Amino acid sequence: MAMEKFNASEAEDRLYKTWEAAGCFTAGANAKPGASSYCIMIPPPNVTGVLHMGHAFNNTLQDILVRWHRMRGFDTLWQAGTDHAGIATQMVVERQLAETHQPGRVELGREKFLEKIWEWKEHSGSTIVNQLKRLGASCDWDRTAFTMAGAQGDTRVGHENSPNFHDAVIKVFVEMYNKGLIYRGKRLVNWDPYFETAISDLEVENIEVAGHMWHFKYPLAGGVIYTYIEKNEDGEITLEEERDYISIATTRPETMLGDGAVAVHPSDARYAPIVGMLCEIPVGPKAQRRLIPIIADEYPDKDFGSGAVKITGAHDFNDYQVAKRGGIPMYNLMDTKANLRADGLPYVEQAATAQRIANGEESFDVAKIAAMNLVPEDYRGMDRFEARKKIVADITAEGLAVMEVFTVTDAEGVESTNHQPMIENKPIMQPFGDRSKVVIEPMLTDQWFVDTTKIVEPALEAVRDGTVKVLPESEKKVYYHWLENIEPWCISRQLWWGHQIPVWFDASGAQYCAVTEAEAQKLAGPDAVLTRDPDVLDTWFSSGLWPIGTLGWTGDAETDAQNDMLKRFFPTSDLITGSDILFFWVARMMMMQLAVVDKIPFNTIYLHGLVRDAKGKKMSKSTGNVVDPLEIIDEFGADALRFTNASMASLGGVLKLDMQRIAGYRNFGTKLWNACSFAEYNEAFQHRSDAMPSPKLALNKWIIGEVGRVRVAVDAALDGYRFNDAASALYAFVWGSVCDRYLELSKPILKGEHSSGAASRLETQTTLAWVLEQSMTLLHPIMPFITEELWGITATRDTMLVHQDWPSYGLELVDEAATTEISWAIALIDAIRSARAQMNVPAGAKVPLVQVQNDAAGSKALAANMAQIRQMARITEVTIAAEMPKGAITVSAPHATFGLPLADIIDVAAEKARLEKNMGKMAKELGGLRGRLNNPKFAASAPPEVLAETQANLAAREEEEQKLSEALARLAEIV
RNA sequence: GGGCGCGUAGCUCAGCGGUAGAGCACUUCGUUGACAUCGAAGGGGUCACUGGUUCGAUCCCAGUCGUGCCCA
Repeated sequence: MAMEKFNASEAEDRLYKTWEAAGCFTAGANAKPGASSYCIMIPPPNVTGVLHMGHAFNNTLQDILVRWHRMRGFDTLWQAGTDHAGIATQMVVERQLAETHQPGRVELGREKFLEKIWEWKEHSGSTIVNQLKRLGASCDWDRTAFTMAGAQGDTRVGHENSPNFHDAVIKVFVEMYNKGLIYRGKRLVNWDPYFETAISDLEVENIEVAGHMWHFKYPLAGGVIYTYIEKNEDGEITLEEERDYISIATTRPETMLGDGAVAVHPSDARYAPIVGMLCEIPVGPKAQRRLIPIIADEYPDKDFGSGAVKITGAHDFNDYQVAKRGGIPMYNLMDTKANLRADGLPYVEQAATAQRIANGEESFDVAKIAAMNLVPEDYRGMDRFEARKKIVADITAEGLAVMEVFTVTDAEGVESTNHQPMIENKPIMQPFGDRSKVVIEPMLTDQWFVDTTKIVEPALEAVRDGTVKVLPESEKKVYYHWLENIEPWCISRQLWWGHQIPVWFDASGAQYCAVTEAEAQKLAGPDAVLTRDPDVLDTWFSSGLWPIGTLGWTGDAETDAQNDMLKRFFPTSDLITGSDILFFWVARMMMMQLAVVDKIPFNTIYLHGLVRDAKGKKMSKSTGNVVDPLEIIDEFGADALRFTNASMASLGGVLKLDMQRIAGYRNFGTKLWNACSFAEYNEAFQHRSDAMPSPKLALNKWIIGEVGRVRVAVDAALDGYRFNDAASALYAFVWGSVCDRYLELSKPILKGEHSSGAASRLETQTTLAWVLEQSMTLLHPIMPFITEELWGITATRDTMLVHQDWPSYGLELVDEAATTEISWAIALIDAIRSARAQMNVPAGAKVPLVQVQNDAAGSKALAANMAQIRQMARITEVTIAAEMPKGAITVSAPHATFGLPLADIIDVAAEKARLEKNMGKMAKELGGLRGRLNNPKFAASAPPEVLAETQANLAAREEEEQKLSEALARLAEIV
């Protein structure tokens, strides 16, 4: 009775529920007494997340490691959870409010809006968790942590067992603040005008877009005239003219209003005469145009544009540095939406103040400058790009744009010269928000920073000294490079969804950092009126604490000392994540854990690339090449997707997802299934035993040895995180060794056609069952569903496969004599099949075989495997002859020569061609081998085992060549 | 411009100092009681190029060309 077909979608759902209900994934499940612990923290997907191929790949690898360790009896925890994802979540909920015509965020106000988010989270926040289950992820879902757990308004739905993350985050902030590791300051940050918040430079995508470079004249103050001289490389003067202006090139004219200076390179002779003078910003009401200094700074590139750069410290990162160096005021021109400011005093007054500052008649500080609005009334409130157009038009109209001459030819062919503003079309790198997709504006704002230089060193040292391993090793360089050049980490976000910064200000602006408002009040004194900082912490600040936070760390020494989970699972074992978040997350976890608990967060970091489409293109909605892992699971089953992921996962490999490959691994699952069906049909599982069989037949001894080999190969591969090697070893073993060879060779025995009779049949049944059970076991971490299903239906068992003990046998199972015998038989079968096919012997035709020469081992192998050879090579009978019969074609096995007497059907030309082809191959190999052995230096320098191997090889090839030439000689006799 | 990586069979990729590998695709044959999501047999590669180190290089080193990613 054959088994029914495997119904993946039905079985996957059922099996997963069974595992979960039985608590198979609970921390410590299947742990042996006194076992070492093994822990992976899931890289928490965004609570807004939907499973994509990157998750599917990443979590497959984690699940393989986790299941493998669990089966080996480790005290295993795969920590589950999600990240609250500040911007993304706020965006999703805002969009939903808009779609359902509800009041928006601002209208609702902070508290009500947060309620809406918690509602949303309750309702939709578990999407990705449930999708991970379809993949087979064996996370401990009873420990689903959430990075906002415990924050105000927490409904505790979907993360009921999460430790209080909020308290831990706040505690860390306060501690770091008190240690002077966190400070507040006005700095230039990447500002997202859509979300109206600061974002990390890692959340900025620099994209090359078509841009323009405008050239404007900044007139010199007081009508000063100087001689402008340009020289070529040889020092010859190419241009000399009197100028009353300095020419500036810019891609962002709208920021001219905030210019604080014009900078030139100190070595630039062209401008040397005017450094230190003032020039006029050529925009705004003529009467109040500001004068700014011309300064010397290393930053300008003499060969770029005119060589003179306008310095707008508040709206450009390079200018910011120049302005800081030169004490140049940084005037902020824009509001939080990146429109030109409409607040503050009238332009006339502000410009006058600015002028006094530029003249050195009035002192200034950052706050005073920040409050000033230098946008003329005509431009106030304008969108930044509209303002750009207007400014360009205004300057051009006034004749202060640098003009270029060009020639036009009219309809009659008459040429005339004309003038137009000089605008270079050139590609520029423009920063975009990776979520909002709007142009990021560098903005001078008050933000909170982690002083990373103070905590970076231990994170670097841990990798440098090998305490933490990074795979692939090449990623270490990337890690070093980033951390060695680390910038202050801006941790404040102008959002509502997140951990609100635990700092209160009194009326004078003094800061009180404390875990609660009451404590802050205590610090400030009873009379102080406190206002809490409205900003929230960067999501990565909280996820930076993921390893300790998920395990319930509180920061209270006594409580933490009694925290069993923390003791068992921290530091964690492996971190598996995408290399794209090496800086975002991995490096920050390293810094934070070391700063907070002075321990590394994990021992090994395994990084992988992006999953791409079959052609290697990034998957993106706009390209339309996104592959949905759930659709793949629907079509091919989760196991096929998982096996594909494993086989793609070479260290540092590129991940190209090819549907044909997935289909191939689905077929592999079917192959295993059918092999079990065959075994079932042959009553193998009825004779199964938990003990390792001890058979007498070489065939059974041989396959047991192969099982030993593959177990060693799989463990070695997984131990080295070479998932692809584990997958291919198992594929080759199951399909090649078990199905193509062992099953075929066992058929005559199972049918009772073998000379050794019933005892052989029984031991073969037992061995077959054992081999397949080992296959299921070894495949389970990669293909958990189909293997668990087979495990369940082939026998009644004490434990599910998920908790089956991982085998520990190895190469001691290899029986050399049995291996030699079976290899010999296989070689003979292959040789006969090959000869038959090439001689066009009909596949169905049975032919006799003549043994011309054989040694003792070969004769034994032939006798012992006669039934198999006859069936698999389609042989009627084997006779012995002293000489090769006329018209027979030669077939060799190791140290043996056989003939297939095909006199009536032989095609002499075809046989000659076959033999000559083999001779050709042999000649090439012999040439190489003899060449090496004849080289005295080879014998002198090569290791002895290589020498011996080469000599043995030569002998074997020479024997083979001898047989071939004899065969050719005989063939010549026929003709 | 800087950094990192990659160029191996038609395609997708392993391998990495000692006789070139896999899967898919391709060709021919095959309804042999596990499996046509299959079986058998084949064809196909100066391992990008040029130098160097070595007894020996696809593998190590240098350079060139091509290509990808990250950061400016």
